[in-house]
Amino acid sequence: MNAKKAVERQTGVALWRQIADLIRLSISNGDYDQTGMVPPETVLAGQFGVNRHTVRSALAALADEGLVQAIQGRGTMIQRKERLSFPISRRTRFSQGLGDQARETEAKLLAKGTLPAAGDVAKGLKIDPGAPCIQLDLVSSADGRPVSCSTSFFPQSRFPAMAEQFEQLHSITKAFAAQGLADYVRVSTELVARHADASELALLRLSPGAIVIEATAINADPDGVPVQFSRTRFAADRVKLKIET
Amino acid sequence: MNAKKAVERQTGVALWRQIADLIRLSISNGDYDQTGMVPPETVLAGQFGVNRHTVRSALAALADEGLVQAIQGRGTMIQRKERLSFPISRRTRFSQGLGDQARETEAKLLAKGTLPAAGDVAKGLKIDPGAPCIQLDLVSSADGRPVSCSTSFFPQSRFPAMAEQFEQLHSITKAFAAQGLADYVRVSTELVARHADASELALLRLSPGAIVIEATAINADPDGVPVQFSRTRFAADRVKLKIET
DNA sequence: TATAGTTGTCTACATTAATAGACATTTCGG
DNA sequence: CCGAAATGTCTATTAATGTAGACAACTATA
Repeated sequence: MNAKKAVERQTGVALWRQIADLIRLSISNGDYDQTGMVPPETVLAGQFGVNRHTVRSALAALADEGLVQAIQGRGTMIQRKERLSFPISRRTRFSQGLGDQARETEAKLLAKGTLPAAGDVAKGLKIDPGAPCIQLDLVSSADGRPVSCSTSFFPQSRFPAMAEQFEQLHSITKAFAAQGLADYVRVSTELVARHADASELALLRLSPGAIVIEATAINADPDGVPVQFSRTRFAADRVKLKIET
Repeated sequence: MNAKKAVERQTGVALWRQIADLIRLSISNGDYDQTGMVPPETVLAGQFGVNRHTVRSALAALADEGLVQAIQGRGTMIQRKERLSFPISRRTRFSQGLGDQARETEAKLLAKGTLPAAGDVAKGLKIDPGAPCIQLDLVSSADGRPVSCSTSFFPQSRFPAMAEQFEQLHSITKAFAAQGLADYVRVSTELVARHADASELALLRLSPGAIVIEATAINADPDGVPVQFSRTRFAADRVKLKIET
């Protein structure tokens, strides 16, 4: 692994942020597992070729995320290093997939509504543009940390009580079951990565400049009829997507 | 699509870069397809709540990427908007997957070498740590634009001529075939998104601050024996990963 | 209890990013 | 041909980022 650490100037991304990203990556790679600590500020400053104060800004940002904690005289300890591994397969479900990686998972309803299907939604669900859809906006968390936020669309004609069922059952799988759909599979997933926008920063409690992975997915019933069109944004520094074929 | 455009200050990411990223996203989303032009600078400045000069910096960065071109008196024209859709399935291969999206694809060998397998490589290939591996570093391009750079490891005992075969055939699939492996399948893919490091910026000709999607994958022969461990970094703003299950 | 090694804090200054305004230049339509 | 609308260029100012150095405060260990 060469992966030479280097930062670039005049890029529109502050040095301290680039360095914070690189240190975060090193932590999640386990580079510092032997000591459980980040190297001393002076050493990091030397590695990156910047002033110690710049490194301190980077570490302050990571401390702010709760990833590290500095102790005067001792060093900067690593508090947390996990990335949740999130499986994507034909049977993708949020909570089951995480398994024992988190003690507690939660899906919180942010908004619900009924609206005519826009072009991409109608195409994904194979319904007429303008046909009524139920939209659910969720934030999913593991052990109290937001992992993803999603917007899902369901054809109203087939699942008229989707919003109400979800509110009671707190699970899309169960809400489907309550409306007579015992099983469903993932038929399509498209992934894109980009910087988080303001609403995502707030929902996922990200530090600004963070990256999200946007997964646009379609679930269908066993006969192949689409039942859900969703757009899920994952906090990129908290997850690893594991594709199972 | 609400996707409210908003930028944040004091985040370590310059406003002009955040705005450039948002405009790039709008372009690839087709938001400006009606006119084929980006909205006027004054309009964008109003939407984002920044000074016109800041918008100009963002547009200059996009012009530098060749994405737009400003013409005095007329406006800023969109030059290019595509994202390549890159399939990931059990039969993932680079050039076939792109199909007719690009007229020409190329895989260029950057470096080759033999080295003992590090921990993660050995684990992925199911060989003893320290056993000799052949490493190939590639950059793959479509129509002359770099799309991904990758580092692959192959067990030397089974594919001793991997590097030489690739140099002749310019294809990993063909190099496998030349060494008696007619078919192979993808058994594992893990995805992570992060900021590009300096070497990736150079290899992929990205503008600094850009995002890469890192796919760590294992290919195996029909009997399930791993034959290739690879880490591919995609230029996130040029690709969409389409997962086929 | 020294002492080396570490983080914390402070001051000063240079560079980059962003704002503000004015005006020139070019294009296009009435 | 004029004027509206758009980009191009310039100056000036403020805020954020990065560098540099010095020293205080704390921790662990010899």
